[in-house]
Amino acid sequence: MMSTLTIGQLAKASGINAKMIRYYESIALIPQAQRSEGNYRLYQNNDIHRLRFIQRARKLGFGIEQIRVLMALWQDQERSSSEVKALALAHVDELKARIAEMQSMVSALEDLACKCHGDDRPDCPILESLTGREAV
Amino acid sequence: MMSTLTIGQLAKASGINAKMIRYYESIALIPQAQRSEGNYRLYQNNDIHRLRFIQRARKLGFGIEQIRVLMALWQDQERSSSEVKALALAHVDELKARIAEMQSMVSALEDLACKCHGDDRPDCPILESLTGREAV
DNA sequence: ACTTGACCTTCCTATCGTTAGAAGGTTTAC
DNA sequence: GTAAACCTTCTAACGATAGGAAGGTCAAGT
Repeated sequence: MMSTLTIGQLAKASGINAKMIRYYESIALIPQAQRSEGNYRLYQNNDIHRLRFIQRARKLGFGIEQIRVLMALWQDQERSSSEVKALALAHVDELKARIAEMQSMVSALEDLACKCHGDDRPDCPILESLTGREAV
Repeated sequence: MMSTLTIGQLAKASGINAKMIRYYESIALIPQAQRSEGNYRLYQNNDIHRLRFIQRARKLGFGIEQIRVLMALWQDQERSSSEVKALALAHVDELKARIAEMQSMVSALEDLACKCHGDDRPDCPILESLTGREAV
């Protein structure tokens, strides 16, 4: 079994492409990789897990700084599960706030679109509302 | 009545700050302003409406390129309301797709948080899930 | 041994909308 | 006459990702 991977192999194994792996290294989200004689980055199987962790957290909408904290907790044998739970729930709140904001945009637009007959005539309640005449 | 405004006066009147007005000019979202002898930008009351239009559209989540189209339609006396309505509804679809994506993140996180006892013990289903052990 | 092609390296640029700063010129008011 | 408030342009940052250019390295086939 060969336990060292090039960045391309790690990219395939982890599902995160090489550019992003270098980027994550540059912002110190992952440690600097060892180098081969030819200056290639060398990785272990270990690193696959680390990147998959990042990938799953990204898919859950965590930002890089939050992931930094999550990874520290992940590595920390002494952590309490309440710390992790609090972080997750705070993130849920953020997401919900953004969802509410976008939902109110949707409602406003659907209201307007409903009032717009949508034919060949030029008058349009949507534009009138944007204009601010408030003659809705 | 003085009908010319400096950029600061326009900013106050429109609610969009001076930096953003210059930016909008730089990307040709609004026309280049006339200049005074001292090279200051000069605006008319007219421009207040234009900026308010942009501001309302931004608040509805339209991107700059979409606003460009909306403003062209706004200026176009020949436009059909169906064009505007189609644009608005396409934007609604985009918003709904993003909402659905974020809602699924919320659901996943809430599921995990619910399974996490959130006490002082170190084992935590949230981190385990991120790790990918799938022992959920 | 030599070439080819796949892979790697660093560095630069762009995205989107907004904010911030620096360094300097103009206007207004006291 | 000077200070304060305002304006100018230029530069860069944010977060996460994508693309390219120019060049070095490795593995395979001939």
